[in-house]
Amino acid sequence: MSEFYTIHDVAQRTGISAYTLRYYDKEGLLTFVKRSESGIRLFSEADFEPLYTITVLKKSGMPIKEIREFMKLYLRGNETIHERLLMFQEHKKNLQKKIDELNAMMAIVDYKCWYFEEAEKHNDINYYMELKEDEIDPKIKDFMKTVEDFRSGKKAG
Amino acid sequence: MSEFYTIHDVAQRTGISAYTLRYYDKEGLLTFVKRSESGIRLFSEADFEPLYTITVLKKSGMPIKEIREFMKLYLRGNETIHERLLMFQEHKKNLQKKIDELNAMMAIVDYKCWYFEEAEKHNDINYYMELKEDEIDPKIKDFMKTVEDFRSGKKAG
DNA sequence: TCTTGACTTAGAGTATACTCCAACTTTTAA
DNA sequence: TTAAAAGTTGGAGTATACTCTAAGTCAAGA
Repeated sequence: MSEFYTIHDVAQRTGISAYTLRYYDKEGLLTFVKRSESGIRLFSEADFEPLYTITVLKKSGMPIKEIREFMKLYLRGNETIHERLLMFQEHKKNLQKKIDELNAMMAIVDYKCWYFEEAEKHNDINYYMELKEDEIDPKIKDFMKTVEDFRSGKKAG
Repeated sequence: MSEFYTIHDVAQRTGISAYTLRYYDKEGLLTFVKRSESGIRLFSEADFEPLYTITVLKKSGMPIKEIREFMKLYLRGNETIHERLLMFQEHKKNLQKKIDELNAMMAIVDYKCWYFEEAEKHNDINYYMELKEDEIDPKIKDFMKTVEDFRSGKKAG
């Protein structure tokens, strides 16, 4: 009963393939993993925490190069706490921006779903063109304005 | 004063580079764009709507191959309203999943920011180890449990 | 007419993140 | 002991989405 995990143990437990783990190592993300005398990776209990942190950074969109910079700081221990805090605060800002953008996209996708339902009722993708100005749903007018802003080169909307 | 836009007009207005627009065309996304007799792309006023829709699908994470399928349906007009509705509903589901995941990651990144602040105060990245069990903040225990679930191969958490 | 600049295409190059293979070594179990 | 299983590395291959270059065509003004 070894106190270490092999790369396949870790792969099976975490769902990260052994190929990917080796790739991460090659890219300098797994510098905390010990090796046996013959060079075999020995993952310890404690290694799962930084590995989990890597998956969180990964899933939240941080590129591998940046994760590597974080892992360099991690290795240096207490002297880099402040730098790591700053890195995470910066990452948090970026992540919030991304979430905000996706929520904005969701609003449009949601509108499109509604619109296709209306169009289906009328059996005409341009049914609103037959309507009088004041009969057109404001949602449609808003969308048309957004497209118009897009055409005229305005960022917002 | 032509009633058409050149590829560079469109590039400048939309912020999508001419290279990218040509790439999208090559990939079958811009089948709605007319051509002059000599083969020059003639973007019309009306083309900005499907182009905007492409950017929304793109920004919300739909791969180009899928956007192409949508554009094929778009070209066929009224007969594909229902299919397009189904496509958007499916995409909406995927997008919601992605937003949910990012929000979950945000919670962890947020915790990490808090933890680094605490660690900075104590000048020790493992300060909680010095504390008695009941002095450790529940947030830390929750995080440790999440890492433990990760190590033991449990999906959730 | 001719030059300049914008347009076209095919195809090569870049970046990111894997994913896999070949060749070899180490570990494990009959 | 020895064969299979599992580990290692370097490097090639894949997929996605651009990004750019080369070679050529087209359009508009001096």
